[in-house]
Amino acid sequence: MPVQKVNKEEVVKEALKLFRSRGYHKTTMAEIGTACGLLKGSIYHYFSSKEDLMIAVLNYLRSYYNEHIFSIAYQDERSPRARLRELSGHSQEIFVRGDGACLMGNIAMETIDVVPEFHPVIKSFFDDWVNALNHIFRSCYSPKAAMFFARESVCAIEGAAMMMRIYNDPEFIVKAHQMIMKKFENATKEALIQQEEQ
Amino acid sequence: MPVQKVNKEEVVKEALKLFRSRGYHKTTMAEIGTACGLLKGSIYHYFSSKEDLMIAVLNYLRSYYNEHIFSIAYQDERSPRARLRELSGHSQEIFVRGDGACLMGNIAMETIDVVPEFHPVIKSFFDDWVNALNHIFRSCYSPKAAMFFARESVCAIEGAAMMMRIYNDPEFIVKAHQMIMKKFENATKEALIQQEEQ
Amino acid sequence: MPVQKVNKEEVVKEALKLFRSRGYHKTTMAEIGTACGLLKGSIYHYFSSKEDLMIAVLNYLRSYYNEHIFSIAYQDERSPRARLRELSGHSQEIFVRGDGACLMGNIAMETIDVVPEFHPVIKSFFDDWVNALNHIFRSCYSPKAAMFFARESVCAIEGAAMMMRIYNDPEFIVKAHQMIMKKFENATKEALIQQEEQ
Amino acid sequence: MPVQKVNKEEVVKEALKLFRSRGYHKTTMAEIGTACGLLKGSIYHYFSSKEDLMIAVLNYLRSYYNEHIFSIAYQDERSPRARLRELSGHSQEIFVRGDGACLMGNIAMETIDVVPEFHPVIKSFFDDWVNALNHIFRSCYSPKAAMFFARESVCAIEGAAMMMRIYNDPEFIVKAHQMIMKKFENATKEALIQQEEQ
DNA sequence: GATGAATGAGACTTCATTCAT
DNA sequence: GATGAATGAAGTCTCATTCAT
Repeated sequence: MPVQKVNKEEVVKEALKLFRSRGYHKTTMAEIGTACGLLKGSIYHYFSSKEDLMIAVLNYLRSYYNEHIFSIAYQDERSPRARLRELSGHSQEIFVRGDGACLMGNIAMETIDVVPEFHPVIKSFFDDWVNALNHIFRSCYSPKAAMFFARESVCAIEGAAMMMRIYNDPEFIVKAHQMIMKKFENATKEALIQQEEQ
Repeated sequence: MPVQKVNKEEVVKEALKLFRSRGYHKTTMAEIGTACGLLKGSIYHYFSSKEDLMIAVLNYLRSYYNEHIFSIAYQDERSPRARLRELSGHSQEIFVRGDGACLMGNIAMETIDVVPEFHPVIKSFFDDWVNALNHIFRSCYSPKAAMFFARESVCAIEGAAMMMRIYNDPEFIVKAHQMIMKKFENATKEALIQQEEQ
Repeated sequence: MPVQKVNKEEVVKEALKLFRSRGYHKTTMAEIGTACGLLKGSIYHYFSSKEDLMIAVLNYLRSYYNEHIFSIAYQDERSPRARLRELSGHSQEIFVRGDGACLMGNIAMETIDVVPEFHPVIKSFFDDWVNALNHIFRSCYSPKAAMFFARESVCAIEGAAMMMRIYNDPEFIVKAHQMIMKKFENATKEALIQQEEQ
Repeated sequence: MPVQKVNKEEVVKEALKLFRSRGYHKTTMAEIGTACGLLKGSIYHYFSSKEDLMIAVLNYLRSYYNEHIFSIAYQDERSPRARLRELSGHSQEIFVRGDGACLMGNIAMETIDVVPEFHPVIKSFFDDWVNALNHIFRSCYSPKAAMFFARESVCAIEGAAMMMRIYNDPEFIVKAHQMIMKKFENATKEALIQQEEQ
């Protein structure tokens, strides 16, 4: 029966959902199989191991974010404010929609000391994120301050994602994004004033 | 050999360490046993199940924080600033020392959809934390703003704890605490100015 | 090695033997596995739990009896006496051959207060048995008497099965069946006489 | 704390109840301990092992029956009928009251191939029972027939005990005893007639 | 490409038993 | 006499993984 039922990306997407809500260790290959309409053994046609699959999931997520979200930061023809606004909007939506879970953050916490193989991908993802924000923030911050604020923003969102899950309240995510936006706008104003004064 | 080798609290403490660094699912009863100098089966003399043990660990942590950290917030004879400073100091130290992990946050993320029994304890812990900060912040914020800032602070710290782990860099935690402290001091100053103006 | 080594029915049959001679609790999944040429874990490919397997065994036995033994009672074209004789013959043979054990009775006694899930299947089996005898006995007994005698017969055989095991003497089973046969023949004669007298 | 909390017989009695309803393997030393107000380890002051305890239970039951029930059969100054009636009455009551379980029969079935140590006691118990009935039945049966009827009676009662448990209906036990009584009375009448005829 | 049977390591848990106190 | 801490063997069950078909 050589008909192909699924492709790699479908498996990755189903696995993503499961890993996000059930965690890495609690998600079984059988569950992933079922979600794809496959038997667990069949997943090994696409991925050599559960770890391998998880890395694919992590990379998929990283690519997705880079293409669809972080890339916004580099559209230098648009105003920094507009870029941040759009980026925030997407980010917010994804966090709230996605079962309120940040797979990267969760998997990081669950596996960092236990499956070191995941570490580089996770780190790269957060690098990309911080760099994207940093790129925007440089428009009105000093390089040092921009990097500082970029990191702080990621912390705020990740912390909010956690609290959202614990309190089952998306407001956390919304407010974290609002806070970043407002802070940036204030900084922009101040930068303008300073420029004028000069 | 029937002489007592450990007591409940020792088991809890060893388990805490392991759960913190290896996560709930990857920590085995055998590992916990070994860490205590017991056989895995012997732990069941103290706790009826792994879940039961984890709940004890979570409660231990909650009690510890309430007694030693959050209680500082309620020492109303001291200035709010002094209280926040001390609370921050302890918090920072614990986060940095403790393998850089916040067990509550990690376990929350790993088990929230998968072991609902842990949820109430975790929630209570964060309630306690938010309430403690809220109590301090009320000295210079409106009730609504105080609560908002309390929540934001917890988010910031938890997010920083995550980033610290990913980047293996305690600076995240330090800066998160600094940020909270500075923000609070600014707010205090403003509140004073407003009072004078009246 | 992934080629099929056994099928569900073979597992059931091996398990039946073991449960019969060692009882439910003393029979381990490892023993059942070994008897089938499988590892203990592999049985879970076919049955979700030991209980599930036992229920399959019980149902298998019930089906077997219904198809091969109790069905004889309903061959209404044959004389009641012939049917009872054949049914008795089979019953006797099975009880004597089968390690001298009646799995249904044994499991009933061992698990009735402890694994209530088995109860319905066991009850159904005895219902089927009593009904089969009842159907034959109606030819020469009043409905009430037929049911009474049917129950009494099952009691007699089950009691005999127990004694056979305790005394390691198949004679108990043989005599129990003889007793039933003789009683039935007497009743038939009396019924004939009564008919003639009318 | 050298005060004695229980004595051997109390342990035996509590164990009897538990073994009767939960079976040998499913009854744990901890349960027996709890039922006596002891800890499981303390039972080993009285009995060297679970097996040892069970044998004590079995012997206790045998003694009890011999003293209080079977002994009735040998009160030769009373009429056989009166003796059988009283014996039946006691037997019935015990079976119906005692959770509808015959410990001897149940344990026999559960352990006969698995704990051979119990076998002799169980056999002796049934010997005693059969002999008691046999002693009464000799008054109107030939030696051979008396023994036959004695065995048949025990089978009938044990089978009824099983069915009572399965159907949760004490009527089985009642009717089994009635049947024996009636059969005996008929035989007595016939014996009298034969004697007169001679 | 997909199946499903099988593996084997290892997880949690139970429990009879021992023994210093 | 009783405790309770500890043992260790064994039990049920899970699951990632393999592989012939």
